[in-house]
Amino acid sequence: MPPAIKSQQRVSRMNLSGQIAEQLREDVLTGALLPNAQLNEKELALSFGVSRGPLREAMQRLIQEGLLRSEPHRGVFVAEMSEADLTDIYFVRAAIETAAAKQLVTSRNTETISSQLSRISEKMDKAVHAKRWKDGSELDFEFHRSLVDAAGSKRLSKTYMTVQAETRLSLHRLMGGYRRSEELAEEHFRFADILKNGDLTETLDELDRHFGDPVAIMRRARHSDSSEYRKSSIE
Amino acid sequence: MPPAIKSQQRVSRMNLSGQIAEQLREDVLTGALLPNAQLNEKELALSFGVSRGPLREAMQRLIQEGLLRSEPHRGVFVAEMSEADLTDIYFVRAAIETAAAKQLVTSRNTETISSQLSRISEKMDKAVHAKRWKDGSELDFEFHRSLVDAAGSKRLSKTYMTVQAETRLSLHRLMGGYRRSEELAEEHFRFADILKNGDLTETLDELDRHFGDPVAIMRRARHSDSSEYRKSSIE
DNA sequence: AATTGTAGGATTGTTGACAATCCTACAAAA
DNA sequence: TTTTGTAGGATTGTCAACAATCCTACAATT
Repeated sequence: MPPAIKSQQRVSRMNLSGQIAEQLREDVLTGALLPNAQLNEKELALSFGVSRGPLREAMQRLIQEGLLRSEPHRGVFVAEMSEADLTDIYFVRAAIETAAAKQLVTSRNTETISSQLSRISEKMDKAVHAKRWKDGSELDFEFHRSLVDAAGSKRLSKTYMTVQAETRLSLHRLMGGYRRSEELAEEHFRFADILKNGDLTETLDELDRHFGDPVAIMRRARHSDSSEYRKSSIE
Repeated sequence: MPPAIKSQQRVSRMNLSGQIAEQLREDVLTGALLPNAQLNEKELALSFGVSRGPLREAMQRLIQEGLLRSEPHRGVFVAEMSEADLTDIYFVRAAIETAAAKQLVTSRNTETISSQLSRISEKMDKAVHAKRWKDGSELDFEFHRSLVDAAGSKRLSKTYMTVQAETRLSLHRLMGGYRRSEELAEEHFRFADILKNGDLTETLDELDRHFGDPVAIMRRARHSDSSEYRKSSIE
C-alpha cells in the first residue's frame, strides 16, 4: 500500500480579475503598455476573452497601486512619471534601502545577502561587458530588490516593489533609458563588499553615493544623446 | 457688467466606486467594520443603494491598499493584523519617520513643523488630562502624520497613511486599546523641541526612544487589564 | 462511529444590456 | 470670424440576471 499523497502545496485560488491584474502589471512593467497610453476596456476585454467586469476590477487594483491612472468617465491610462515624481521616487527608495541596510547591519545578518549581491554583480558584469544593457538594468533592479527583501519586512518589500515599478516607468522618458556603463557592476560589487564588513556608517555612506542624484540623472538624459543612459538599439 | 466668475476650484470627478471606497475606508478606520468581519456584497450594495458592480470595484481598491483581505469565492474580510504584522508595521513606520525627520533637519526646515507639532501636543495634553483617551490617540496619529507630511514626499505620506491605518486596526486586539497615560503629551512636546533644535543625531535618537518596542507593547497588553493601553469606557 | 456522497441555499464571479458621460464635428447665431 | 448649440458616436459606469463556487446539513455506506 503506497503512502498517501501529502502535498505541501496549497492550491492557489485566483479569479479572472487577479489573473488580468497580473498580466496588466507585467504589460506595464515590460513596456508593452506605454506611459500615458489609454486602456480601452472594450478592446482589452475582447483580447483577454472576458467581460468588462473583471477587467475593471483588475484595473482598480493597479490604479490603487499607482501603475495606472483613472480619469472618471474618460478612461484609464498608464501612469506617467514627472520629474517631480522621479525625485520623490528616489527619495523613498533611499529611505527604504537605508532602513533595510541598517536592519541587516545592526542585526549582524549581512553574510548571506552580501554573497547573493556579489553573485548578482558578477552576472551584471558579464551583461555590461557583452553590452546587454537591458540585462544589466534588470540585474541592477534585482540587486536592490534583493537588498530590501533581505530585511524581511513584507511591507517594506511591497512598497519597494511599487517604487521600483515607477522607476521602470521613468526609465526611457526621464532617465535616458538603460545605463550603458561598464562601471555598473563595479559599483555594485563595492557595495556588496562594504555591506559584508558590517560597518553601519560606511554602508550607509556608500549607499548614498550609489544612488546618485535624480536631478543630475535627468539633466544628463535631457542634454546628451551620447549619454550613458540611452535606450539600447540592441534591445 | 460684473466680472465673470472665475473659479479656482476644479470640479472633482468621482464615480460611485470612488465614493463607496472612501466610505468603506472610513468604516474600517473608525471601527464600524471590525477586523475579520466579512463584507457581504448583497447587503452592502443594498445599504449603499447601488448595484454590486461599483461596490466590488471599491473593494478591490481597499484590498490592494491592504485594509481588506479577499478570499476568492469566499468573500472579502476586514484585514486583521497579527503580532508579526504589528512588528513589521512599527519597523516601516520607523523607517518612514526617520527619513522624514532626516529630510527636515538636513534641509533646515524644522521651524514651521516643530511649531505645528507643539500645537498638536498642547491639544493632546488637554485631551489626556480630561481623560479623553480616544482624542489623545487621534492627536497622536495626527502628530506623526504631520511630521511625515512635512517632508513633502507624496509617496512617503501615502505609504505612511497605509501603515497608520494598519496601526489603527491593531489597536484594540494587539495593543490594548488607547494609551491612557498623561505622559503622552510630554513625550510629544519633547520631540517637537528637539526637532526644533535641528540636531540630526538627537532628533533620530529621540525618535527611536519615542517609538517604543512593539513586542513590549503587545506583551503588556496581553498581561495586564490595568495596563495603560486599554479600550476606554469613555469612548 | 467514521467516512463519503448529495442536495440545497447562500454568496461570490461574470456577463451582456442599458444608461450616462464625454468628445468631436458641424450648423446656426452673433 | 467667433461663439454657442446640437447631434452622433465612442467609451465608460452601472445594473440585473445567470453561472460558479463554497459551505452546511443530512443520508448512505463502510
